[in-house]
Amino acid sequence: MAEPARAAVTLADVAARAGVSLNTVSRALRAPHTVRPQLRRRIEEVLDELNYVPNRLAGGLAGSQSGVVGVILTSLFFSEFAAVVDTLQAELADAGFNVMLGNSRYDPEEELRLVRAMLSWRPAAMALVGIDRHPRAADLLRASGIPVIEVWDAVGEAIDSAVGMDHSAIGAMQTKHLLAQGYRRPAFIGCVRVHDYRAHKRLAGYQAAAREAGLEPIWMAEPTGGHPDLGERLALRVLEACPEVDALVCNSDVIAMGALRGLRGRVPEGIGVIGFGDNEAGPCLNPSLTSIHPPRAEIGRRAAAVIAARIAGEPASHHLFEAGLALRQSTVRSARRDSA
Amino acid sequence: MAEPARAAVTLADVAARAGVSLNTVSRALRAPHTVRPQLRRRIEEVLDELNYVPNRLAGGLAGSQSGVVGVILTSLFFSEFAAVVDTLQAELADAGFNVMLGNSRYDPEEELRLVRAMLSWRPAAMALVGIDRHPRAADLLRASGIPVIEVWDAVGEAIDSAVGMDHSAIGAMQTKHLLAQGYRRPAFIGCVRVHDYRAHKRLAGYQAAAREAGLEPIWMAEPTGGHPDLGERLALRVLEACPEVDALVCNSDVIAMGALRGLRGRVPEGIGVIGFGDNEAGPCLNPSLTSIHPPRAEIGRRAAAVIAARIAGEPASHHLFEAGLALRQSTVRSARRDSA
DNA sequence: TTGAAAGCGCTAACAT
DNA sequence: ATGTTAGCGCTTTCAA
Repeated sequence: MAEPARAAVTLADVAARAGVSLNTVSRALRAPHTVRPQLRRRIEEVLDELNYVPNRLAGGLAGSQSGVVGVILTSLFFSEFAAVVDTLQAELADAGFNVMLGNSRYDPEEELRLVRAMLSWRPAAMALVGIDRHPRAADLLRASGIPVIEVWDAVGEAIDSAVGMDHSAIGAMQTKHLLAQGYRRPAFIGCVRVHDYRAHKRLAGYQAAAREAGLEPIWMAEPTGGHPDLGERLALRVLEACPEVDALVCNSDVIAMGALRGLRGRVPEGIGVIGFGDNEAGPCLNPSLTSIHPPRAEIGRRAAAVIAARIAGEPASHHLFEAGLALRQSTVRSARRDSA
Repeated sequence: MAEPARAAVTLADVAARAGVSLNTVSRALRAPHTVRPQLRRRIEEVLDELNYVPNRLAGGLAGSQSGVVGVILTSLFFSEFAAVVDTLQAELADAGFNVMLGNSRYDPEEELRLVRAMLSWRPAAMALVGIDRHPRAADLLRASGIPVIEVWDAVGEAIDSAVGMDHSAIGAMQTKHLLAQGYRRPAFIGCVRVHDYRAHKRLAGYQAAAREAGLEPIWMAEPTGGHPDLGERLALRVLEACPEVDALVCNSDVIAMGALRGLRGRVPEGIGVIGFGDNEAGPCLNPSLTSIHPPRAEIGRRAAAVIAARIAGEPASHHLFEAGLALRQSTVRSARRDSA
């Protein structure tokens, strides 16, 4: 310990000092109107004077009301769904919940560990990114009996409730946009991690859309390194390997940025590029980057609402959000780029 | 509740089923070597069969060992220090701690609320972004007796330990770099929130460096809206108001991106632009963006190490990290931009 | 090596 | 409106 760890002030201390019973103090805290105003004031004085900080371990244990919501992500920051979690956390905080955060780093085993760890805090609910997971983790979550909200991807077998998008539709949407813009041979590039099921679905969406258009899918993906450098490398490699390719479906804006850099001067006239995520840098690139815009704040807000509803006893629900197209220069052939 | 909320399995249930006493099970869990192997195996079977999930509320209450580390940020995602928190959280998780996360949104009152909320979970330690805070929050933290690690900004009066950078030195570094590159009249632009003390320090660093160079500081800042659009607007406004300005110290890369967009064709020959944060998009902009590179992973790692050390009883410590210069095209006059 | 008993600090009946 | 009494599920002595 840092300090001699002065014993924390307890309700009993406050009660003694205020000359009332322990649970009068407790009620003054949780249901102020049930305590005579004068007494309440006195108690509040002592509370303040003694710098009382409640012990929620004790409170939660006694009251079976932990007030924690566990949130498990597959990657923490710089990730596609960061802003979802931002909104989610803000809304939950406003509703009086504390968020306990975990990062599985796209590892199902780690996810299982995290689920165990979080459940041991007896959370009021759990939110997890993605809908495909370790069966053992799913079992544990189901068995816990608490509301489980799966976020970001809403297509699959939800444990309880889901709020998200159809990622395969997104891959198809990217592809179809390129074709509609007059490009003939789109290829898919990106970092597709083994357990990034959303990325797999977007790739599958690309493949389906390509086949539907009578094209043999062409894709080049690596399981690690979602940085612009990878985008640049993959873009150049795929074009070298398949010179007929004239458009790139990128699994993320970061990948697309790198592609744009590697293909400088050839986009959008020669080659079309579309990303996913609508990164804030997109409009500042040259050419600016066409992307898929996920309604992050809406998803986060809805997820928080569903969590609140489920905790309040309402039934499980499913919410599918549409992603939008952020149309910019990188997929518009006629568009003159800004003279840079 | 979602389900009839089947009562959770307790240690007593496991003990009964295994035909041993409650606390033998407890020891089998926490100190396996103190239980006869055969018995242990039997207990582990039952543990598994019953799908036992420990109750850390009870464990923490009884053992005064909560295993939680509270982390308070001033903004959650898309923020300069996101990767710091990423590393911090990963390292703490490896050390067996659960991270409870809060976001003060640059509001000291909210921060105070969060500090209270987190302390009520009796965390083993607290980490907070920044070193300047609500005096009442500082008092509470000090009074809690637990290790308190302040992260990202290491200049100021730390409550306990600090791991971060000198943000005023960063502002000066940005300014001096521009002057060294031959620009004569740098101005500062950016989003500077009322309670973003790091931003204020960087601005002060700019001002000091300008004065030191015999220049009257010129700056234009707004308290909200850290997006490229603001950067573009401020860049154009400051150049209109002060035509002698030939370089921009930007408070963030996102602001700088917008400036680059607004000033297309004039950077770097006419105007130099430097950002802060070394955003991954920087190298993909045209011209690519010179920035200040904060050693995020190192800071996060060190912060985690200090937390562990403090919990283990080692004394408080202070760690100042140097930021690096990520030199790119936007501040190199002679550099030919890529023909775009 | 195992078991029994006493709390941890609080909430939730129930009495008063 | 306030006080009393039992626990919540676990860890931690202490005894056996």
